[in-house]
Amino acid sequence: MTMSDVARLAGVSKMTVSNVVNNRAGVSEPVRRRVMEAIRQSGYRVNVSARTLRSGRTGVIGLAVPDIDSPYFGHLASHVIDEAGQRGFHVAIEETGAAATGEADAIAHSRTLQFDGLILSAVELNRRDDLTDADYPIVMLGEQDFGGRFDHVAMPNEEGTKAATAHLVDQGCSRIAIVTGGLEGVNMVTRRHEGYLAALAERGLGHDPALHFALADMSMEAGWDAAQRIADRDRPVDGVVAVTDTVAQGVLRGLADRGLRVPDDVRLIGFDDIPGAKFMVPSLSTVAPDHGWMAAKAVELVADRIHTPLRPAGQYVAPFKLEIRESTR
Amino acid sequence: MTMSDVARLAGVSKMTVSNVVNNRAGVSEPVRRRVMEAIRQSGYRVNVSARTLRSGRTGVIGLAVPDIDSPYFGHLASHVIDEAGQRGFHVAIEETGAAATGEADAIAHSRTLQFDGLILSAVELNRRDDLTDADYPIVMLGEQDFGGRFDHVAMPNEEGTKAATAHLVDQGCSRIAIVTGGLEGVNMVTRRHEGYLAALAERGLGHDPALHFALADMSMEAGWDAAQRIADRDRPVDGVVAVTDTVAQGVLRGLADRGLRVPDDVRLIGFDDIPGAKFMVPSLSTVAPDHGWMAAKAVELVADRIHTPLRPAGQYVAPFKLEIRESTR
DNA sequence: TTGTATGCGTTATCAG
DNA sequence: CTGATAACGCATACAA
Repeated sequence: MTMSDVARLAGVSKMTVSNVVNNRAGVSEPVRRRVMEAIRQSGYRVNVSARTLRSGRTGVIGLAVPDIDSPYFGHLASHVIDEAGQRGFHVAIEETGAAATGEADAIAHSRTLQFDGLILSAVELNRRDDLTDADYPIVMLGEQDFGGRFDHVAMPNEEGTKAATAHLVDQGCSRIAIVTGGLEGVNMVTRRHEGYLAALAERGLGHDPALHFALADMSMEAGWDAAQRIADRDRPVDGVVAVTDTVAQGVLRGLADRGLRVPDDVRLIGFDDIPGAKFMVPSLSTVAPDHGWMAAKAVELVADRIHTPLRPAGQYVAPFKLEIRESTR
Repeated sequence: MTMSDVARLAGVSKMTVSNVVNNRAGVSEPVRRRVMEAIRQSGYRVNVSARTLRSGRTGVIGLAVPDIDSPYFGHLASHVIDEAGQRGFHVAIEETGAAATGEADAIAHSRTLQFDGLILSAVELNRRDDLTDADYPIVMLGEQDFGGRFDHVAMPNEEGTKAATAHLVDQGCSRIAIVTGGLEGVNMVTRRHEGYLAALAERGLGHDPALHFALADMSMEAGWDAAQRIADRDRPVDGVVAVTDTVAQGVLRGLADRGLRVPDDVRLIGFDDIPGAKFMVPSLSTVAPDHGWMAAKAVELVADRIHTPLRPAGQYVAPFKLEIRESTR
């Protein structure tokens, strides 16, 4: 069922059908009706591939995340789909598996599949990697630092973690652990660690490297494991800053398994404000970045760059607020 | 940068380039090397739209879910992406918003965007709806009943809920509430309710309609709300079957807010085994369907139907097991 | 206001 | 084993 078929059915040329389909001016009302009727009867649909081949645009933007099977990225993806939809874009989601190769592949795929642009939530790729695709509309979302080469919508990593840590101090905590990843490079983990250190310094508390608990990955399992190590310590900890809410959920469970009560024995604060945070027992205090704002900004930036390829890269940081809940009361 | 350019660079015809790109037999080794080198130098990529226009296949399958911002569908989507990737398909995710219109739109979109097939996790569309697209490869995933018109990979709704309810009885519960949706039609809610009734009957317990707590939607908020109504009752409840783990999480939190202890005062069991279930406090007992199996089956069915359009529709039910955790100990 | 010719980049077919 | 040619379905430019 092609435009030609519809044209024959309506007794017009296929160009007229094209004009009707694309709502172009210059078609008389009676002809338009006849064509619409022919379309309805025949069940005709435009062939997007043919249109794309001609126009060079697919109307699809890619969204590459480490893992949609995680509340945070699921939540973010949901916002991105919304925003993109409002601008007439479809979203294709790609999983990178939190690996630099997966992230590089996502860029290659995105071009191969001819997405109009890509929103990449990179956690491994960084400025040292050889990214030669800076001409293609890519927006970096999240944590990594690319030295200003790409549009970048960042999380309030330092500011947020600093506020979280300061909050723990203000609640009376003095031996505050941080549960996070390794400290190489410039990324989410190190940025958040900086915020932690800054708050301790500002509040006049010393910093004890033994209170840095490293994770194998950003999972609940890893958080649980860190909680075991925390509970094993001789000198108790009275506050924990978890690098994400997902990790915090594992910590919460791990502490419960060791009979440590939150917040009575240990106060705990996370980062992200995932949907489940306020339903945990106890409910989880957390740094709540404005996910809707991030998604909107990212989509706006890709859309904008598709239209204006040479605009200089923009750097943005999402606003946040501290959600104080039971885990730090 | 097109095939013709590469062909000129390599001193061959574009057909030969096509043959190399598609790993087709019948290209001599020296020519193949020359072409590969030309591709490398020029940074050529195939134009997927052109290929699609010619071949009629996009290599993309759509996955329509109510909401990826939910642990269950995020988890499922992750599995589907994996499985599809292994078969050389890309996945485009669409959100339906748990509405019949959204679900119908997803089908239309899927065809317009020329996906090779669609996996539709329908929660509202049902057999009475006018679905004229049965010729296009659609696999229904989940709950709704379509009277055998589509390939269907179902959850073990009745069997699972029956086992869950029986387990509560075996743990000594006698006044068991069910927290779920309204009881119209044949869908996840009613199927699971049937399982609940079947277990009560089998165990010789009466059924009290007052113990049916209806939800506005399948959210944690709604679960929390149901828990308030449960706590408000004069005659206490000693067991709760929640229609999903997400709802159960809300119930758990709602009971905690009312000072009811799980499992001491009330035992609670969910459905789905979302990633967070075993990290809740207390950890959540649940019906654990084999998500990997479901995803694999669904992808297999679409792939198969793309190849064999006229095969009769198949009906499958996912295997499950009961995960017994603290909430029902 | 409507129609005709042409080409987008690829692949199927068939000839060399 | 390699190449020429003709589609795939649509939209641009221009003619009528």
